[in-house]
Amino acid sequence: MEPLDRKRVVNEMDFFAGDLSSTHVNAGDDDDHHRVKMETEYPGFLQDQADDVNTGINLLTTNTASEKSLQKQRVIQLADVRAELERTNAENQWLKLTLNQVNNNYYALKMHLVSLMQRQRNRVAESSKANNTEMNRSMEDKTHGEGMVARQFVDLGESEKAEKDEISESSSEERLPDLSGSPGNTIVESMERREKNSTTPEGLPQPPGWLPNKAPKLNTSKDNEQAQHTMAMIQKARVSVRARSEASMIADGCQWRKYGQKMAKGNPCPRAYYRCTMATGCPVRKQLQRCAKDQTILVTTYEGNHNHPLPPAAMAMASTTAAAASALLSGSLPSADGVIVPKGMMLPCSPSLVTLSASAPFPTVTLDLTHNPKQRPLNQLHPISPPWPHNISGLPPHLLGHPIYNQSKPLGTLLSSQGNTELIPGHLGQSQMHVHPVAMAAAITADPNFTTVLVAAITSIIGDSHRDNSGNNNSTTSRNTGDNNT
DNA sequence: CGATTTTGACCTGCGC
DNA sequence: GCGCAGGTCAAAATCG
Repeated sequence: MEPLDRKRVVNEMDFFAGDLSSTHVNAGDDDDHHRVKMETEYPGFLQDQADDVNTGINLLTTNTASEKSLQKQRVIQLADVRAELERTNAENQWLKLTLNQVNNNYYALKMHLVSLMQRQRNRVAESSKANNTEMNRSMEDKTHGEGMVARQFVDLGESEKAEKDEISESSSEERLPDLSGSPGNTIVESMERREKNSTTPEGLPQPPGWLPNKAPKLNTSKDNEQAQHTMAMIQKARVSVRARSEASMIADGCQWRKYGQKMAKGNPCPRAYYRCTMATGCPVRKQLQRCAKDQTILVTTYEGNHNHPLPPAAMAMASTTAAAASALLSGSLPSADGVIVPKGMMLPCSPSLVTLSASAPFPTVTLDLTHNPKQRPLNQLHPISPPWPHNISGLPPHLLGHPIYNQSKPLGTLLSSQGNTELIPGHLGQSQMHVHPVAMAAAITADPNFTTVLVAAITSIIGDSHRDNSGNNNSTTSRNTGDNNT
């Protein structure tokens, strides 16, 4: 065998079984850690290493003449290997970052594509509608309105500039997200950056991430207002979770601050309003209310998107709401038509577990966790165990907890034009819309993460629902206040 | 004393 | 235009 091969073998001996040689350089915990990691990533690695060591032992016992110089070379070689290992680790980290970035860019492009497709659909619908009803309407106004929905996915907070540029619709630069630079150049972050730069109607700076419910209206055209309204709908899509709990609040991992309480019509229990306080300006809010018919059921309704990293516990809920809202709004559905049908959508895995409500005022998806889990063990809903605390939904990190920003399908195609539906899932009115089981199955197929996330969330919630959130010792109980008390 | 909750007032959208 | 209901604000009260 060539000397180089011997050196490699001895070096690996040292690397793998550092105490075999009296001259080995500290293998240390790092090497142990490395070997464990390598065995984890490449099963059989340790066996291969052991084979190499045995080979090396044989070589050493048969040839020890140049051992001194060999030991010197081993030290050098070991240093080289370690340097190489560090370089590989660094490269690995870089590759991971790159992968994340590619993921981010992929989702940004995907959303952009969907928004463009929707624009096209809107354009067709608008032109046919215009032909029938408003022949004398100015072409400029029409053109202005058509592109707003798609544009606002990208240019939220830049409406004035958008108005000026709207005519030049063919300019792709203004709508394509900047994918060229630093990680996270996504539509989401683009929107968030622009929010930071945006101002209130009074000219005051907006808190980062804050999406005011009272969006300033564009008074340029009716279409603009409609687009604004649509965008507001998208931003206000809700995910409602029903769970039996004696606790005043389900622990969802986030910190909340109560900012209001009202008596809701038809329910003796007050509705409490909470705002996420994990980051300044986080727009996420939630409502807590007990079901009127069964006050052991606590209904938690989430609205908005976190603008900050979430702890694993919070990511559970956030990802669930993200996936659920995604199923509602973009639906993971191939077509805007025929997805949500007037009757009967439930998750095929568990009757009444998930209800999609696309009714006014805001689209809501309800996760009903009040059914007896013994009838259908949660872990049978999906063969894959919840992958927490890792990327539980399979969504890029920036999407976690951002159920709304990622919705590309304008709600105009999903929203019912009629009626008001109570936010409380138990009281969903006639205008509640369901998705056909087949359609939902298609949705699940298209978005398999949804089921996984849902199961994980349910597991989490069931575990948490019976213990009070010590950090959220808010009471929604005895005092019924507000100017709407009747 | 700062953070949080309470609670009456106010704002907005919607239906009539 | 008016009233109702949902949602939010913000000062006062309370808590730790």
